[in-house]
Amino acid sequence: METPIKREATCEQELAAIRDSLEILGGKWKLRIMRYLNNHMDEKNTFKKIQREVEGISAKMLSKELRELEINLLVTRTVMETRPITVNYAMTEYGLSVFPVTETLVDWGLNHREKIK
Amino acid sequence: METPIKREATCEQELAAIRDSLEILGGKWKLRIMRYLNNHMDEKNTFKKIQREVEGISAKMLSKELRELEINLLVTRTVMETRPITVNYAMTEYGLSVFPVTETLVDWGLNHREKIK
DNA sequence: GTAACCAGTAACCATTAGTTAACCGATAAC
DNA sequence: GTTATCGGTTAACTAATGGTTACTGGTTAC
Repeated sequence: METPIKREATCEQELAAIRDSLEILGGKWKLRIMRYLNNHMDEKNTFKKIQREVEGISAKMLSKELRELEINLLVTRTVMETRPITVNYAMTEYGLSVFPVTETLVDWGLNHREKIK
Repeated sequence: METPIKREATCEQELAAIRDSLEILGGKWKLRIMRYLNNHMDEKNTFKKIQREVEGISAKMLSKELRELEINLLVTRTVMETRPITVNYAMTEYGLSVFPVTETLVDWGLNHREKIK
């Protein structure tokens, strides 16, 4: 995991950066999948296992989202020569850079739930 | 701005927290609007000014997103008795709690742009 | 032999998200 | 009197998201 470099940016550049981030990480599922993989890096994470634990996601969506994360080099896909064949998904080194994003969203969500209670 | 409290949570609770956050902050525009307001807290931020500076947003979307942010107590809407009438949008104290989220997304987006270059 | 598990894909449909353009009434500037 | 600005709304549309069901083909457990 690279150490984040503090940058100077104009408001315009900041808003463009948020747009860029959301293009890759936005939507209902990607950050949840990333968080799940982050929390289970020491295990094999098969398609079915991810689907069971990322609650509510359909096979179709999971398949699509994993493919997009793979294209953006955030996760790897490895076919395992087990019987029956399983497929292992894992975070890449680069995928780890998403951790602070999910972390702030977890914190905000937990805090918000407290607040509206 | 409340100081964030570190919490213990299971993976399941974390994923639910991300879902909650995205329900309120998700989509193409909300976090960009929040960031813009955060960067311009010392000014009056009228509808048209926000629309000019949050590049690409239509009046319809801005109107809808601001209404939803207002409902969730993240921004306030104040009609100003100027001629012509203007409307001022401002972050609430609670809205400030979103800052860490936009900050990590700005950092990630800037870093990502460097990386793919 | 039959049922279930694995990792998906394909087809179809419904809902949601977001865009574009026109328009509103009030006021002010030329 | 015409045009521009303010803060939006409305309608019509497309694109993206997401659900459901059925299906693949090989393997293993009953």
